[in-house]
Amino acid sequence: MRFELEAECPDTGARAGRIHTAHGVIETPVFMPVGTHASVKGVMQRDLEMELDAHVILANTYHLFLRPGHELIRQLGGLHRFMSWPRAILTDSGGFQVFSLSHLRKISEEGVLFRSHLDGDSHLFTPESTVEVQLALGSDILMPLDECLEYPASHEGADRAMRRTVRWAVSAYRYFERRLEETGSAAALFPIVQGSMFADLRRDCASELLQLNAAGYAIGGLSVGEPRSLSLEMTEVTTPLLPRDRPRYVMGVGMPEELPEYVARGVDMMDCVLPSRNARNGCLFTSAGRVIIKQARYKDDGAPLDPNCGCITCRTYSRAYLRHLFQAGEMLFSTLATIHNLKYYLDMMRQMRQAILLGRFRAYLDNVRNSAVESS
RNA sequence: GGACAGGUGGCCGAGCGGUUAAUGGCAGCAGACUGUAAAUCUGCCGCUCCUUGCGAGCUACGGAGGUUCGAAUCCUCCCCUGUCCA
Repeated sequence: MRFELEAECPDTGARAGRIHTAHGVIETPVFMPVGTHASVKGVMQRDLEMELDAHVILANTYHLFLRPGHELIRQLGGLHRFMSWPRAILTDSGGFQVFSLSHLRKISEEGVLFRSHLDGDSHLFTPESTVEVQLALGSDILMPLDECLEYPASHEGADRAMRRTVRWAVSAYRYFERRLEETGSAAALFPIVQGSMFADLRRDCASELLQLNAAGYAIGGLSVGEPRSLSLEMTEVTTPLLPRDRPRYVMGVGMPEELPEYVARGVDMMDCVLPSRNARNGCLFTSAGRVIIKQARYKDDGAPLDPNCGCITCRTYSRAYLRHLFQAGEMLFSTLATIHNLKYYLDMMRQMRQAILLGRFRAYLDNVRNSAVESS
């Protein structure tokens, strides 16, 4: 994997670049749709590629390990082949499940003992085993097992968790490098900066992880219930410490209006469940703000969801029809809504990338900030 | 004509003497969702009023009477619906 930095905004931290992977080029800044179970819910790979032009999607180690099993996927030629997705895949390690399934796991120095949410079976995830699972999947960008802490956390607790995350990252990275030599794979592993909402811990963590000289770095442990301003603050503290010539990935963010803020702070990659999950729940993001499609006001609204959007949903269907599909519980709604929301996110990222390349990101940022103030 | 069964808030459907303006579900209305245990979850959902409070008043379980301190719940008559028999 190779990162090519194409342009930097002179006034903000924003950058444009290209990540070269074995499964194509990822133009950054990039938003990565989440496809936990080897599927972006409701959207066919064909549409992900042709309609949305997503360059990279996420999948999840914990979930695919449990079902259908990484050995099965390995045997069937890897995840790309298994799910018929020719472009890049980033796999999360299961670190987020340490947070989201906290009642089903026990952490030790060795790793995380999960009790499967499917059948109750116990499975120990170690730094090495999670790398091995991700290699079996054939992921392009792997994430090391980390401890994603809940909010709020004490400084002491956050420090302890962060130190452990660093030790795990070192173990994972060593194992990863050894296996790369054996397999000749072109994959990358991005260590994850933790430290909860404490700037000093974030800094300590970053400086520890820099010693690994990894191909890219992630900022994790955000979007766990903290105020949004804190997530941005922690990002702002961390990105300047990360190598300029490597991609930076903030995990699990964010709301549409926050994406430019992360980019302005030097973030190249983001992923979030919001556009897809909210779509299924009837919350659509548009250039005029949120549309809660089930509201009675859209009952006889013959206009497109977002007149400024070129997605197939907006080109083809009315708000009234979308509302009807939602109310009727039709599965087509999820597909149309998810395509729209993802298109909205991806278009926004493409606009930012263009703005950066053209040296106009500052103006872009001022513009979105102003319209956010107006609409609030 | 006869025998059963039944009529409950927009709909379905519990309740069968008293914390019942009435369990549930659906529909309706509104909100949430951030490295996905989510096509999920939460709130409101008879009317009116205000000092918006586990507030006050009113109207409600087919209709009319009755029994009772108290009735959606028990009794009588009537109306209506379904099934079966003639």
